[in-house]
Amino acid sequence: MLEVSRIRTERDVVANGLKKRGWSEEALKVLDEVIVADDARKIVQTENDGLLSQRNTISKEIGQLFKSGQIDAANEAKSKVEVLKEKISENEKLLSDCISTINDHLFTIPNVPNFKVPDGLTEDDNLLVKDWTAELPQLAESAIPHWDLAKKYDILDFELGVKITGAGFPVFKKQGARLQRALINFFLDEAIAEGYEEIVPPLLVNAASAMGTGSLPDKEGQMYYMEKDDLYLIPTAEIPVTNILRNEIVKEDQFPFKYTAYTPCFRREAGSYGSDVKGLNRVHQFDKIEIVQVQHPSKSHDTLDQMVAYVEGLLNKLELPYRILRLCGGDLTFASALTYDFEVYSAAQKKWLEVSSVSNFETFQSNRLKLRFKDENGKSQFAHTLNGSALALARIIAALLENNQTDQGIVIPEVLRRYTGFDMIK
RNA sequence: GGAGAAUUGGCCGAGUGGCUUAAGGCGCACGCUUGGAAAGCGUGUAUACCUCAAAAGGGUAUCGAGGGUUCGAAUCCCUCAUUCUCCGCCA
Repeated sequence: MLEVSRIRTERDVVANGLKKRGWSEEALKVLDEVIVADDARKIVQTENDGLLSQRNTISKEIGQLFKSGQIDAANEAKSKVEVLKEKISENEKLLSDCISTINDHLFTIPNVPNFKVPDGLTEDDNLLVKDWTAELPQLAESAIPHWDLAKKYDILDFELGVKITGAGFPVFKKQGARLQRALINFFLDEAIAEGYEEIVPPLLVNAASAMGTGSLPDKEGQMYYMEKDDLYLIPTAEIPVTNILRNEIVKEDQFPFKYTAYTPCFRREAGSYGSDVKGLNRVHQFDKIEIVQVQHPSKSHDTLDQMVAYVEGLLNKLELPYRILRLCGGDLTFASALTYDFEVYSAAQKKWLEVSSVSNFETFQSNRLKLRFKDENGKSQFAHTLNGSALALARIIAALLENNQTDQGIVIPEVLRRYTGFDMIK
């Protein structure tokens, strides 16, 4: 979330940023409400700290008086404190009201978009920063979408998933299962070679962790929730991995922290429907390799560019047609300051599928996480957090199956063959 | 799942209601000392917020978390979390 101090000192920057996200002047009033509530908080706190100080002083005196046997004077002092205590408890109620007002407001305010974020409110306004200029795959007349290929080669079974669990939980089989495992290993090995530290995190997280990344309260309805244990199934490894550094003050020379993790991801996808959900295009459970970095604020945007280049390299190695979009203000997720989406062309569906989203959250997450570092002046500052999918499997598989289909079978990209152990799905 | 014990600063550890402004040690930083190092000596060494134009200074809170009792809580009470030991179950 945003810092109150930033809303105070850079109100115009914040306001203009929120306008980029489609906020009206009316909605922007919440910024002033935050400041008003914070002003009130300071007044109450200043007064209350004074009262607490008085109470502490008198209490010490009472101790002395009792020790020296001046019982009457001690009792008199006690009654003085009684009065103070009443005011203190009133003030504390006021103080906690102010703080919850401030927080309630702050939770509704998304991150301020970076200056590079293009104007616009819909996905049509996203900036195409890199288009696919080569020819798109030309498939034979007989080409079919991946859900039909799944049946033809018996590598992926949607109905079986329905039987075992429900819609959106596909079952991978035979060469399909091995392709899945090959991709996981390939992506992890690539990330490790790039200097990322491999993590195997918990797949269930507590509310504090989900709050830390901004997943709560924003995405409450999109996460599976275990009521009995008060835990959430992760929609992305971003949550457990970024929370490694929650409540930490790191040393400047430790930057950058680079983590990678393979995890299944669980998403309720409430409200999704239509042709977008067909096959592997949108499922409740999918596998993803995530990369996470924690970086010094002055370097985080270079880091973002590096992460984008890294993801691009993966798609090149897989020989998939892709394009890169810089998301516009309206399409940016709640916590992000700048996001690049990667889309892969799935030739039989003739569709671009989102396979990666690489974002810089600047201090939005670290403020919630209390993830700080000491700068050269010895002052605490919030670090910048970044993450990206590298990559999300389900849609990569959809594109691979469709684009690489031939009369002889589905061709496995060169780089994956040492992982799959076969070069063709037949 | 049941029973018991525990949780104090970066780490170890003392602390059963006021003499704690959390002892002492280790570590770390700086200084003195030294030809150089070690040892020794000295000084400093948490976080957040409030106050202050800023710095200095002052104030408040935090001893696993949250409540409570009390004039006053690391210390007493309640709830929860975590760790350890034993029992049960188990891949």
